[in-house]
Amino acid sequence: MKTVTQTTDEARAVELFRALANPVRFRIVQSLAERGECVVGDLVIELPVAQPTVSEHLRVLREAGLVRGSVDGPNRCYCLDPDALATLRQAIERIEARACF
Amino acid sequence: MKTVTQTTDEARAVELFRALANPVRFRIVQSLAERGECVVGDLVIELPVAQPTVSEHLRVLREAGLVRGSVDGPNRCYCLDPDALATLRQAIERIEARACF
DNA sequence: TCGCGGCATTGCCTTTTCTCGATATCGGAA
DNA sequence: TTCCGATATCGAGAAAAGGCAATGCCGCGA
Repeated sequence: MKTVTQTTDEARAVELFRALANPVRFRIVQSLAERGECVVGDLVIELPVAQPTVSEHLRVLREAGLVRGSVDGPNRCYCLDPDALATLRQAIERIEARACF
Repeated sequence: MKTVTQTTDEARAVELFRALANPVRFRIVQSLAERGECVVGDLVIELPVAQPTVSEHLRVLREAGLVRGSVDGPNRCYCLDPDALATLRQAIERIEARACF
């Protein structure tokens, strides 16, 4: 994809939108919102995809900064990053504000 | 991509996130927010991609319901759909609310 | 230290997305 | 009607994303 001139904020916003632009990742985020936090195994049970797939989606969410993972013995515990959600919401609010309907 | 069990609202939210998960489309939305509305040619001049590419991105945005196009003589005039933006914002707000930080 | 449970990585394949040249369409001016 | 400017659509190639089996890694209990 050809590079589009954009600010860091724009690139950051697009990255966050990308992270949520997938049904499985969106459900992971929703689960984490409801549970507060949970280990990978819980998500694998809940979702209709294989474990490596869940792990891969968690990697995408992690690199986008939407979730954080911590080591808990043999398990990995994931939770949402409130700052990332706020950044995302503000990106939309800025567009709504400029559009001044 | 394997189908993931989800509500209509979830699918709708993912669809909207998808529409904004691309640098070119994000800039189109920003431009429309600033200008209020504009014709395709203005976007083609402003963006570093070819005319068919801009047209294609507009189609994606249109099918996602984020923008609306009207015929203006030989031109097509596009503008944002405020309802879609509100839907998007509310999707994030619901997640933030459930996460109750 | 051996084995096992819990996740991450790798390798490979399939599907989707992105892009653009070429071409079709369409309204309006001549 | 004929041409032209403005967009949409088509077709194809390249790149990225998504999925999973196999495998690697790691911490912990036996």
